[in-house]
Amino acid sequence: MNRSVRCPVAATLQLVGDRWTLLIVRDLLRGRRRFNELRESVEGIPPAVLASRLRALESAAIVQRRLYQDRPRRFEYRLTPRGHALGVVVGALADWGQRYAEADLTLVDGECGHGISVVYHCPTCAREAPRRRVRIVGREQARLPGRERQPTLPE
Amino acid sequence: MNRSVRCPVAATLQLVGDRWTLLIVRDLLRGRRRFNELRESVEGIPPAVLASRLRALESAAIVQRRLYQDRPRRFEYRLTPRGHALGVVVGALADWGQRYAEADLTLVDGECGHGISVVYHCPTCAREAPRRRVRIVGREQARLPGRERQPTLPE
DNA sequence: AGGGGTCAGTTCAAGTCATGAAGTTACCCC
DNA sequence: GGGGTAACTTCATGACTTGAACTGACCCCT
Repeated sequence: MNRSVRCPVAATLQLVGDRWTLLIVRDLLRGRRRFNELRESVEGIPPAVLASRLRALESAAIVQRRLYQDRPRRFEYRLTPRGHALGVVVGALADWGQRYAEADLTLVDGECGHGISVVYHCPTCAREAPRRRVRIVGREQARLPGRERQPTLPE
Repeated sequence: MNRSVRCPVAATLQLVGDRWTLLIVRDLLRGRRRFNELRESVEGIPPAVLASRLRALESAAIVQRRLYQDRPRRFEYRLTPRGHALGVVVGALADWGQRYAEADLTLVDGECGHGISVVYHCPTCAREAPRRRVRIVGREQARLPGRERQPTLPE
């Protein structure tokens, strides 16, 4: 069951690639939530599915379940740092959705108030990387500059 | 079935939020592909699922099916511009996967060869937007700068 | 003309998973 | 003791997925 997956896209989708998981992450990005809060905000999720997804996310160290009150016992769920890092995935989905599917909501920067998008970025060169230049290659091939590289030729 | 979804994340997931679809998109990002090529590169996908996903992607205008040879009839699949825009979603999944799941492959800029990441970007301010500042709000609330806004309070 | 191969799927039985309604446990307050 | 809330489970049904096998159109070779 746990055979390691070479492709980072496939590896990530194995953890969060189903109909509900990223909606749960979306709501947890806004802060800690209790079971029934998620049940209401993740529109239409059956409680059995919510429970099983939360447990899967917990064992993947994406969310953490915390007892926040004894007597009666009450629990809350929150993202780990690993889980917060999924924010960009959710953001990319939102960015696409606001452009290509009709949606009422939109991504903004809370400080300047402008609409924002999700892009590739090269931290070494400190600049945006155009989509067409991006490739997926073996780790040993990264960091070797030059354009003579053949692995994933674009269209 | 086609009730409109308000949240752009939910709207996007309704189209591509299953176990296989984004793997198909991942491989089509490298260029046009034939049915059996996808069958081999999308590891383990049953042909019935591939056929049904391709037809769903076609009717969502994400891929286009083209006859590229008569006698024998042969088809190829390629991304529409809409579909190419999903590249950033796949990139965000890859970025997370290369950091948090063990994977042998990594994202690079084909020109400078450096590893790249996926980030939020404010095109108006021409700068990167830190993850913590990003919110999802109603469209009418975008573009109004200022910090007095309450919709989605962070943790 | 017959045999073998490729491509692009389809068909089908079996199994797995999701769904929605209802129930459960533990506790509180009145 | 009656009612309410929170956090789940349980269960029967139905939908979807899976893997193996099959189909049909066409090619090339002998």
